[in-house]
Amino acid sequence: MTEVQSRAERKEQTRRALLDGTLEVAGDRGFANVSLREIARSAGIVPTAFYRHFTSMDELGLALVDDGMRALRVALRETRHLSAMANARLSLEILARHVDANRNLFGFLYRERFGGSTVVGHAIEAELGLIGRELTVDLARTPGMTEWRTDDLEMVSDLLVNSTMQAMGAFVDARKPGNRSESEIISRTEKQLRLIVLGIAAWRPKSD
Amino acid sequence: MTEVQSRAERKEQTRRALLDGTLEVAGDRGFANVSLREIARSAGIVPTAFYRHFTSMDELGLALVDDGMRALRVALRETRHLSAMANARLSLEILARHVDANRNLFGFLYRERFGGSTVVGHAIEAELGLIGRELTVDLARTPGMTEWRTDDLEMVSDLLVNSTMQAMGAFVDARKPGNRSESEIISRTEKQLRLIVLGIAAWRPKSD
DNA sequence: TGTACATCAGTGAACGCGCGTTCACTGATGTAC
DNA sequence: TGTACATCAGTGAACGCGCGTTCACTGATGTAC
Repeated sequence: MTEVQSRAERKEQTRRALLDGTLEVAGDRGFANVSLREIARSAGIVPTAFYRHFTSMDELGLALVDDGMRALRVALRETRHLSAMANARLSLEILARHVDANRNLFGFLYRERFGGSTVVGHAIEAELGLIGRELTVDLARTPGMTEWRTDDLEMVSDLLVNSTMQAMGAFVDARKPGNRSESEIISRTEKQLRLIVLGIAAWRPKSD
Repeated sequence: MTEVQSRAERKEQTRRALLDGTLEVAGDRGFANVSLREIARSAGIVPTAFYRHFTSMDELGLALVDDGMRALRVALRETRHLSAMANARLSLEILARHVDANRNLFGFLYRERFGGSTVVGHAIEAELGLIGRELTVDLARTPGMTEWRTDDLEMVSDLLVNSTMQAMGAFVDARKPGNRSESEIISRTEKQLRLIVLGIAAWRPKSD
């Protein structure tokens, strides 16, 4: 098998190796504790060649946030499609499947959201803010909520985004011994979502 | 004013300076990015004197987790006292006041829970697990929930602990420009808790 | 109360190490004619 | 198709720096008699 690759293809391959190597190492120690030399080594290049791909570790980190949020959006789009049918369990199973397929990437989002790197953390927060606002718009169109006040919609959106992120984080670590299994996480989160839906049904706005 | 201090008192003072200096610096960059030499400098001692107080930065980190969880328990004890009277708003105001008084310490707990340091993060998770189990016991005694299944109680406890931690984290950053203010956080979280309580009232266990 | 000794928080020199970044380079791949 | 030149991913030496940790020490505080 004689693979002939263009220069651009080889470069892209190295770039991916840098990103994947970072995800690998950051999974154990956090992005803040990963050095440029270390991940250059993991990608099989000399430290100085790193700069052919990124101007700094921060830039690489932002590229990972980009990848991660893209993957998260894909996952959420699929689940929202289903939760419109009020099938929370199936939605969670699909989220779990996406996490399985990209464990390191979703783990990166979950950990680095509050982790050591300010730049990366803020980028993740900003993206989650956007997702929250999109969800608010969706909720406003949901039967039974069309008359809700905006701040009440935002309150629910916030609760749902954070519950989802929490479930995502639990899925990431589900493989580790001593932690709750994937099915336990699904059961619990499904109940939490059901409880929130009951709360929504009973909600009466207060004027405050 | 001629303060005469015992050797032990002076040592304790230096220890506190090390802990406080770490909280200060970790607030900007995260605990994982703080060096031993740096915090020794901030405490006005030579790097080697650090070892008179802690055997490593990890040990210092665990001491901070200890301090932080103690402060959090004090705050929660006070709020639980009140939330028994279903006054969520007042409880949140009290939590906000505690966060104000120890911003760096609560910030440390919030950030380092998932932050770079494995040792510190796991210690925080373990302590939160204990708090969650205590809350589960409390809930089991709550009127209207005495007949609930254990896993349903745990599900609610989990939801409440995470909502509280989320509010705490928001309080920590409330001073920063562009973020929601303390009163906005209180309003939103109070609504979320009210929604959860409505959900609890409407809850009917499913056999699954 | 005075003296002799023990304790121990903090000092300062020294170490080897991995770090990020600079620079001039190499040589294979790509392009223009 | 062949040649001459341009591009550019990766190389390797070198730099200065802050790091954690060792070690023998100092001198003020504490204790026993």
